[in-house]
Amino acid sequence: MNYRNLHAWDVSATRAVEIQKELRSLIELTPLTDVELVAGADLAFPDAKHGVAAIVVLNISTMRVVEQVIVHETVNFPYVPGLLAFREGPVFLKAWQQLRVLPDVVMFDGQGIAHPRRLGIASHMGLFLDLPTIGVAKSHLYGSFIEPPNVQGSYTFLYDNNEVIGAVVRTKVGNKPLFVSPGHKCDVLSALKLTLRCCTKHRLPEPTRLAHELTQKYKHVGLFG
DNA sequence: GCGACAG
DNA sequence: ATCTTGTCGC
Repeated sequence: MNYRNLHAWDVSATRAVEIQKELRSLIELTPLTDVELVAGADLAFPDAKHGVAAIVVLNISTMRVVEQVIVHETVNFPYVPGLLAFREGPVFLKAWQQLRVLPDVVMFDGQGIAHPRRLGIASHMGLFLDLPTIGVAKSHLYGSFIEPPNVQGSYTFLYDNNEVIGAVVRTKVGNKPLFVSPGHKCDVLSALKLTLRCCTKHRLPEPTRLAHELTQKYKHVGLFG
């Protein structure tokens, strides 16, 4: 699977929804194995027409940064709940091209299969990259659940009728839980396990948290700094 | 018709 | 996401 064969980004919202329906069957929910390099991606928007994307790669054993890249690009697609990949995907992929190492899995700031059409940004990008991906959202989009206990590491499952599509995880006491769901080539438990392993001392997992940190600095320095 | 709605 | 100061809590 290569992203060049999937579709173009410059499409209407209606077409975007059709594309998601066409791609959902391609998602593979297989267990995650032999993970060493974990990447985290995040986006920021300095103004209405530009987006900044950062990717930070960590060695899961040492939790040290192996590589990080950051790029900026003009954005056209507006933010529409359910169509996040069409707004952030292009900038993310530009950053991805700058990466020298190949991560074993990528964590995104958004949903995986916990999406109306099972194609959150993590799932969509997973197909483009043909790599395992995980969606780690800071808030709810789709699925039913009960609030997990206010205890570090506790979690409940996210359901779509009787199907488990993700987990609601309390990574930090007193804070809102995270909505974790597999994107591609990963299953719910693998996504849950890796996410908890990356949440060392903050609510967000290190990969995504560090990428966000980078993106914010870059945004304040300016597009040319 | 009404409420929900990743970033 | 972004605009923004002080402020409550561990």
